[in-house]
Amino acid sequence: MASDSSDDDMPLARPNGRLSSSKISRAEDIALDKSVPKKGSGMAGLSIRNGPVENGDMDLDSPSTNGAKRKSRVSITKVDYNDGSESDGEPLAKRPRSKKVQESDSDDEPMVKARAKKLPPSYKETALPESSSDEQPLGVKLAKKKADIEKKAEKEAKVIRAKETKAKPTSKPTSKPTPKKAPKNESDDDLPLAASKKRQSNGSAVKRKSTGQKKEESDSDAPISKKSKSAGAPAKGKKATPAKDTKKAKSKEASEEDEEGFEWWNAPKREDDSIKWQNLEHNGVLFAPEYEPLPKHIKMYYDGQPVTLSPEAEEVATFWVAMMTAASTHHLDNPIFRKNFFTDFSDYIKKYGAKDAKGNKIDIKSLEKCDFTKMQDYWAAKNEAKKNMTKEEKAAAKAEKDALEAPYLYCTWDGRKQKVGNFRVEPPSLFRGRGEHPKTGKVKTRVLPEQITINIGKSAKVPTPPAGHKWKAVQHDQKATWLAMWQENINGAYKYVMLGAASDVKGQSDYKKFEKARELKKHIDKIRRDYTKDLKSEVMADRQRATAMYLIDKLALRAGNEKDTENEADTVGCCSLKYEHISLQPPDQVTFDFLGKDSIRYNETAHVDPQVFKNLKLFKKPPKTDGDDLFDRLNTSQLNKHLNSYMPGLTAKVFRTYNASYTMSELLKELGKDPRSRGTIAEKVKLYNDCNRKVAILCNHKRTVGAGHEQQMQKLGDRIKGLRYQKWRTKKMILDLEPTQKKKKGAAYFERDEDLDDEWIKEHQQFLIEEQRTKITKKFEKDNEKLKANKERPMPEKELKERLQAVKELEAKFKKENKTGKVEAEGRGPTVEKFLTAIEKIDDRIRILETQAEDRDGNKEVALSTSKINYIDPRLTVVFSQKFDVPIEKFFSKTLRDKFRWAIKSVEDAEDWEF
DNA sequence: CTGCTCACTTAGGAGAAGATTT
DNA sequence: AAATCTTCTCCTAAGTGAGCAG
Repeated sequence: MASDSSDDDMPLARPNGRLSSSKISRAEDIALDKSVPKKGSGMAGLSIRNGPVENGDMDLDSPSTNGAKRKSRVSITKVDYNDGSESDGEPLAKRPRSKKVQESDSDDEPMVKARAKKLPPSYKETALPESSSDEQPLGVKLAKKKADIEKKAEKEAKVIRAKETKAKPTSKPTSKPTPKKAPKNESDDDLPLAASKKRQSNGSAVKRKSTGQKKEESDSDAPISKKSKSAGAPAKGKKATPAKDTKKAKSKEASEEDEEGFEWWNAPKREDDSIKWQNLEHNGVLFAPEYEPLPKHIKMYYDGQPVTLSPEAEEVATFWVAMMTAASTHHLDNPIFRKNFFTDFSDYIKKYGAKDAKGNKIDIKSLEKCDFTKMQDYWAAKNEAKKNMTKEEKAAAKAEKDALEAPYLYCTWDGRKQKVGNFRVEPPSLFRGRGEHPKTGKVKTRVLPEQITINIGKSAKVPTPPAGHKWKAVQHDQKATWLAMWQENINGAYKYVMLGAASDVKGQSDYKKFEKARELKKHIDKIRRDYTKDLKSEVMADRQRATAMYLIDKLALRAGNEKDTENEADTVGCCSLKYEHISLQPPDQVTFDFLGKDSIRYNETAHVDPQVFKNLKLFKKPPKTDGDDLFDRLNTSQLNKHLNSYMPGLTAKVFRTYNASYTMSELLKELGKDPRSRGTIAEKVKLYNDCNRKVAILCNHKRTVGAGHEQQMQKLGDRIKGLRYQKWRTKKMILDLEPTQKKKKGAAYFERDEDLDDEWIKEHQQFLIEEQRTKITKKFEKDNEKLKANKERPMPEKELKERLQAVKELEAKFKKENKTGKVEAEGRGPTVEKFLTAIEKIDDRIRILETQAEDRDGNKEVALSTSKINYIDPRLTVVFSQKFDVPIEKFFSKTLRDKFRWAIKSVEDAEDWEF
């Protein structure tokens, strides 16, 4: 077709694989409209695969990754369709690691953890009333809500702009040539802090506080928030300024301990924030302890024979042993892990030696013949001993540890004491790459001072390296925030020692991140309008970009940089989606099924704009096939460059922050309408968490559901069922007292719940009987102990028998009940009223348990923490907490409160702060 | 551009610490 | 007091994106 004709001029984003033509002719476009082609092989319908891909082996090592090369894009022309993946549907969060697992059902548990399997009839069937929750197409469901939210966003954007124009004539030019670094800075201008830039000195006054409130000019350097609210009234300050000032003053000199000191968010912004510090002092890093060889008699056995490993090899063996002993041992079953480990282990043995009992060199040829159990026992015994230490010993150990790390805990950053994050050098171990990482299981070697670069103030004392060693380098880069750095041996990735999350620098950049996201509010409508238009562009690159933006915006996908497929797990983000990752179901549904960051599976079906649907079809047009890039003329830097033209500093990732925070903000607003928002603290917390959960789902933050989950649910379900049984019995007792109640209340009231069938009841009764029996027996024994302790004569067995009589009675009672279908009133002075209140109590308990169960199940594979920590503007939470009168501790743990100190302080009392 | 280096944020799981139940 | 479950902290892998040289 005509199309191919011009494949030229446009620069290609993707060097390999089958490409789309660079232009889309009108005719083609129209054709696409009508045709309902079923192009390429199995495109429609079900999502393809779940499985494997993976092509030959991946050996070949070569450096790569974080530090190293990224590239990739080799089109795998391998049509590896089959994989009888029945896949789908399952909640499965991650792809099982290898083909083998695929058939999962059988029982290869270790690797995949139970979760993958089909669940046994869950507690739901047995107990819970079933909460609306789970209909599948979550994406579909969320879509509508999102649409509303977006509409709102658009309106708001207009309002913001309107205000702004009024306030200041020439508002920011949207584009501007963007002189290299300029862009980035510029944006900050409204950031209080530090806003960057040099340039901006010019008068164009850049103020404009974010949420458009009336601004008093002073703003430009206004720090933040505080002012924003309190609008007119200077009232704001609660503990007000004076207090602050003193505090600040104090902090100046007493920089020592007042960690709470400096409130940078109230300080004037700095002009150049590329310089991160003027002076920086710290004590370097804490190295992992030396390896201590095992006692001579603890050995590995090979093929039944004891082996004396050289210390170097032995250390590597202990890495393995440590993992055998650990709680989760699944890595050890992973063939890639095993193979990589063994390759490295063999190398160590070759290099450093291993001898048999007679001192002869011995060849270790197979991991299967290596028997580490003796070492494992030793290790376990040691752990046990540690656990059994006395209180004093434990305290002493802790004191020693504390003393050891004390020097590294804090650094001094421009005179202020700041917490350091990871001052400990990563100890040697086996590399635990996630997903199908080709290098997982390799030995991550010990880091020597010679590999470490120190970054420190010029005038500061350089930490002394361990005796006999020296640092790789010492530098004084004021534009870097790290204190020490090295490269790891597996991938050449850079590792940095940086400040902790509670530090000022990290707080500042967190703050900036959210302000940037808020700034996007002002542009979002235009951006959306533009990409909607570009969905029809005849320039393929533009159309792809628009389509990608659509996905990033609506589905919160990550940008999707290229990766080095040889040396890293095969995962994708938006721009790196491949042909096989989406399937289209006319008229407008798209199913995504791919592994994202950390090999977490993204498997959602969404309704999309018809034009998007059409485009995706176009991007999958033959001859494209499995392994080819969906967006072959787009990459993240092009995308980001485009975004940057709307707003300095705008990148794909900002959308995730924006959408998460904005969504949270809208959801929380809606809560005001829920009556429960006036309920108990627990209820309010639950409501908040429900919102949080929606955001987490949007971002696809998952976690592995623990092995015990199903069981726990079962247990909870049983408890609930038991309560309902008790409730029914109580009702029956009412009848026992006043048969006339049957008419009054209606027969239905006294019906037994259907699921409480005879069989279950018998079982449950048996359980209750057992329970009582053990209770009584225990009590008896305990009483006897007591007597003995008091030197009194213990009660005879007979006493126990007598006491157990109650159990017999219970049994008899149940029997009778089962036979007659009646229940005798229990308790002293039973009255109908008493029973009624008892029933209410039971109902309450049931309700509590039910929400608990619901909650737990809803949470089973969703991780709330990631969004809370990284995506939801903490000020939203603070405001919510104030407005609804829930202590902030309910939402933020101690460390989170430290991390978000800036947020807590800057909007306190600001119930009207808005994202 | 491309390819590479480097810095910094985001992410889930392991393990420790607490809380609750037995 | 031990066992078990929950929550929090630590750990470090895996992303994003800037900037530079060719």
